[in-house]
Amino acid sequence: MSFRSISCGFVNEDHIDQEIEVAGWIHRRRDHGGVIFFDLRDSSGLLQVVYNPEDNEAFSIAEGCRNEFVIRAKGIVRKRPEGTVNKGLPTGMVELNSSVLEILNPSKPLPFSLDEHTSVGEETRLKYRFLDLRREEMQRNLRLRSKVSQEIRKFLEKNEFLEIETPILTKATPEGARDYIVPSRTYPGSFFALPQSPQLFKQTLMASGFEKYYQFAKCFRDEDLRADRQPEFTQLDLECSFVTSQDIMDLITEMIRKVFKKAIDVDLGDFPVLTYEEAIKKYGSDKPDLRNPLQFVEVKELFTDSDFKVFSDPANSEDSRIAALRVPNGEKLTRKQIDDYTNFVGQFGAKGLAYIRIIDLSSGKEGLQSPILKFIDDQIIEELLTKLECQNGDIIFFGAGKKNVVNESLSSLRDLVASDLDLLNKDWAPCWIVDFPMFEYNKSGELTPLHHPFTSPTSLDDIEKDPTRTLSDAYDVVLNGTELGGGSVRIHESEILYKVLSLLGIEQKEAQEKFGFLLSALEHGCPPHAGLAIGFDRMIMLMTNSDSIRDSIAFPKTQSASCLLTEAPGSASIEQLDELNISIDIDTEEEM
RNA sequence: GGACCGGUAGUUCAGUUUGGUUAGAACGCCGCCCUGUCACGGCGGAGGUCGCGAGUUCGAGUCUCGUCCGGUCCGCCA
Repeated sequence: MSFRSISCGFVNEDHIDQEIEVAGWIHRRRDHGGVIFFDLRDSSGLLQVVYNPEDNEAFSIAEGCRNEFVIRAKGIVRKRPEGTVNKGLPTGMVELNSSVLEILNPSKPLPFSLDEHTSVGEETRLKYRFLDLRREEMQRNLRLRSKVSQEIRKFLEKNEFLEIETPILTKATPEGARDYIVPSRTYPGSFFALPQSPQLFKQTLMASGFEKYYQFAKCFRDEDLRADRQPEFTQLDLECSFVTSQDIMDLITEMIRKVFKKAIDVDLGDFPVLTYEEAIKKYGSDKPDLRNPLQFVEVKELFTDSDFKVFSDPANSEDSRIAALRVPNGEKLTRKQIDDYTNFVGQFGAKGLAYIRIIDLSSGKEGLQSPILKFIDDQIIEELLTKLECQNGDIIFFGAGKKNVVNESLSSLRDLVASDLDLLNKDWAPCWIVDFPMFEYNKSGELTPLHHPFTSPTSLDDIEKDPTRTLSDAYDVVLNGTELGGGSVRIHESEILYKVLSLLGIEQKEAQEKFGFLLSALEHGCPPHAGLAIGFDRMIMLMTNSDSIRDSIAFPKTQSASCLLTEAPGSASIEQLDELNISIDIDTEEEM
């Protein structure tokens, strides 16, 4: 005895004249007075169910049914009458002529329509997430997510990886982000931290001799959200012993290619490898979108003797650059669009946006149009046009100033212009970025790791003289301008780790307190090892062509890190707080 | 912490620039009609704390200030 004999989507011409029983939701109901149609939906698809007045009990129940009622219908499968076949439905050749109808559960009218023709606001979707997830798009996304994780598991199991879980209640690690903390009842005043990633545990597992580990790991970072950032997210985390960075890159390239092929039938092709330096030089970004053909050209050397201070100052400054971005057919951009772009780059600290429109090269300077022309020598303009290989109809944008400002503003502009002018020349463009600097100075002038402090340097030669020149044995995998994941060869010798930590201002004592267990593990026969983590939610976001990571997560949080469905976070009772020796001190009268 | 966009019927949105009679549309909902539709159709109807709070004004959806919520981005975060 079961609810149904077959799922809706599987009914076809083979079942004609057979009696079947189906169950599902009334996706849509069409009542013609004398005949009633339901599109019955279950997880397999839609099936048209027909009620005729001759079956008068079923018919009268059908009259009372509404959209999203959960029903069970029994009847005979019929070939649809001539001219009523629905080619848009996989089951459109047939229909269920139902004589028995049972309402399993009625439904109130829905707060929003589930059909693909109406859009719904984010707030409403999240509040009624259980309904939002019924929509086809979300069903598709989460099914794909499951499929992808299955393919990844299959691939890694075949390659002899072991899936090992690591704790959620753990200790704060030095990874840079703010921790979520959980009070300990048994140790009053002490706290667990939720892991920002299982980094230390997976390295420890290498010391334990597992050699190949992976896990779909929940990670937690209490930082502000973005379209591609949630406070709680999933990483495909893995680590291997006795491998080089090349081994990991080869493995992951193969894995990602296989998964894309199997899950969405996409051939990703080659994963070109760019050095960090190259990526910054050509694209101003360490996660360049290689679907976009535009590249930066460094034109600093043309302006060292110029009178145009906006360009000559950066041209003569070590930590500055002048990058030109030639946009074919960009001349048609309106003044308004250029003004918008100017505001756009302003967000990243650029003071303005210089440009030259190339209208007609044959008329020399007269054929150009730009507010900066009058400040630049004709000869320099000539050299510039030649160097950039300008064509009629181009527009050239310039970024001049501090390297990081130019890189951030012009690379963002590069993305925006490509999207406005529809310049992307392929659907998928993966790449690896390698040879990252080990360290950089943050705004407070402190040395910080670009990756994390457990990353191995490629050489120790300059590390004390000029740490910023030291490269790390790290690699990021980038897809369509999104950082999909990254990893590195780890430091497996404690002396080297101590050296790196001390450069970062972390002394032995502090290191011992914070992650003594890892240092101890390294000192008891830990093999060389390397690994990587992939942002799984982001990967699904890309594969489903979604604009936000929220659409690849069943129950995501809002930008202010709340859950509109459960109304989390909520308050704790006085009893709970007492038990944890916690008192709340919020100045509720603040506004007074 | 900051910038910007939005919040009006169950939903999506118009109305806000230029304050003025009874705040509209579509879809949904309810009722009636309809035997071949498939985003069925026809007729009729109900449905509003214009996010919230102050202020300006004879009068506020519309103007001002504050505040809350959703979103995009900067800072933050690998």
